[in-house]
Amino acid sequence: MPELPEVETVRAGIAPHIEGATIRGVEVYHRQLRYPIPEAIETLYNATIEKVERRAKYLILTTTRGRVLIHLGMSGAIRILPDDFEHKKHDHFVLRLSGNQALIYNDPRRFGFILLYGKDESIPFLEKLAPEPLTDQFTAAYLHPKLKGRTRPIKSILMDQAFVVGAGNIYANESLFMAGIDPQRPANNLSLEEVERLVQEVKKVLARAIEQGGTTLKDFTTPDGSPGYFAQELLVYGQKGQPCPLCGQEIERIVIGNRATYFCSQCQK
DNA sequence: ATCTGACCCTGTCTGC
DNA sequence: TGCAGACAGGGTCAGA
Repeated sequence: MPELPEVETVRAGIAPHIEGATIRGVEVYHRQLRYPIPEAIETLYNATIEKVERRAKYLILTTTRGRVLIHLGMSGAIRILPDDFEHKKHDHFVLRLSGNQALIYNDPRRFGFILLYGKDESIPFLEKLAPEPLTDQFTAAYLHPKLKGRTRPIKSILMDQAFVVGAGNIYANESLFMAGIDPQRPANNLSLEEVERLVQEVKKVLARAIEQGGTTLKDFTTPDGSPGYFAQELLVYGQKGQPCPLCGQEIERIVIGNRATYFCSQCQK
């Protein structure tokens, strides 16, 4: 489910409700996510949530008793509800908060995870990440040299969090279409000018998707339960057999790195 | 060092 | 209607 725009939508949705709240209860209903929820998570009892941040596709809750790292995986979702909320299937983790609120982590496929780190402890998951795409650090001058010697398809590079952060399968497909670049191209044969185009389109696509509250394909909802509206603007993702919005040729579906890849062979060279 | 493919798990949809 | 198989927004790891 969640790529950068969806995670950012979640962050923006939950932050105003839980920043400043105190944790009055920690409930684990299914510990076994991608990594087990640590037993020490219970030490958050009586901690206060100071801030909610996002880095790449990770959420970081900084509390007075350590930092909670949350990754939503493919199907993770967070909702903030009144204390007497109705439990749903796959609600694995609940924080009871002051103000009669609850933060609920739901994840059918359990590819996500929740881990706990000390205030000054380093978080290995965050250390090898590339720059945020929506900052000035993500430029062609940064990316182009990194592609030297890389023969992998450019689409695999776009989805590799060591090169660019936050673009998953949907936005990698859309960005490559917007930039007019064939997703199968070996990364090292993109010209500087092409990388410049790609960088700009990645920024535009992600920024636009954040404005729209992310992409709801089937089950993604913002924390208040409303869908993201970017799905209506998808030009190639999931459009196999449909006419290309630019030239009318059929959108093709191929597989790159085990992931569905949609593109127009006429417009993307 | 780099790249590919298998794998983690559940739900939904398609075609027989 | 039932069932098998394909597929799904992510990331890690072993092996080539």
